[in-house]
Amino acid sequence: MPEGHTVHRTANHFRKNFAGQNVAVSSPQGRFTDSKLIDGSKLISAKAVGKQLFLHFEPAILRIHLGIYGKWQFSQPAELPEPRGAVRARFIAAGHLADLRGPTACELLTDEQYLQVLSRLGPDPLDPGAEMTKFVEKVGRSAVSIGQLLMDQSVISGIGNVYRAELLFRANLDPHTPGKLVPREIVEAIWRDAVALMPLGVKTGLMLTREGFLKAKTKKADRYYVYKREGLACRECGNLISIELMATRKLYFCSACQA
DNA sequence: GCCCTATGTTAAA
DNA sequence: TTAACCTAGGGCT
Repeated sequence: MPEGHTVHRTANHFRKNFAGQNVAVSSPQGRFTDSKLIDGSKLISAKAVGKQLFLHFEPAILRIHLGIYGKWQFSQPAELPEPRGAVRARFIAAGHLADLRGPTACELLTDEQYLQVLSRLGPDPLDPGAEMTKFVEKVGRSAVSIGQLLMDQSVISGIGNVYRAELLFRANLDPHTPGKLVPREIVEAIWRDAVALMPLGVKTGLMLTREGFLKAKTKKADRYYVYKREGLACRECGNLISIELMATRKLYFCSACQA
């Protein structure tokens, strides 16, 4: 379930339940061989930037990226269960267990490598210190469509296919518009909208993007304006929601509201 | 139980 | 542009 909000939730969980403690780290599946290098060491801090999770252990920094399959399973078992399935990495501290399956990346970084990864990431709307202007200026210089730019982690980090579709709908903006042709105030409005919406995702674990449904535990089918609603009537104008491929990813939009 | 799909990214062609 | 990664949930039979 990986867009930025999920990763920030995970960072919060590690910060609360694992940070400051010595953590047993293993790789039941065996593919994370470097687990030995941090096994039993102290977790200094946990931090999310966009969709990347960084666990700062004393000897090295662990970078985890869930990709499209990766999943976390957190629990507080009375007795330690046998790993089920392919558990890439297992973390244990003070009664808390975290099992990681199917990540794209689970690797140790030096400080230098860590900074290099960070340098390739655009501002994260969930980072209170993020600089909106970096996002606005990159979009303003680019001939690439705004739909693709929102998915480019070096332009803005943490946005995925769901937030992209919903943010563009909420901005009444055609996803095909080249970045440089989107009025600056609209680009700024998209940023501010992400800053407003994504913390709700961190809080609830759900991507809540519809006015009036921001608090309610809405059924999944009702939750979105356009995402996965192709062929259904637009909630605002009744026009049928469109779907097309944009750079290998499915793009959902209302061709009337987002003209 | 089987088939399809997925909130993603990278490397090779 | 395409393939690979490689897990789980949902819809269907």
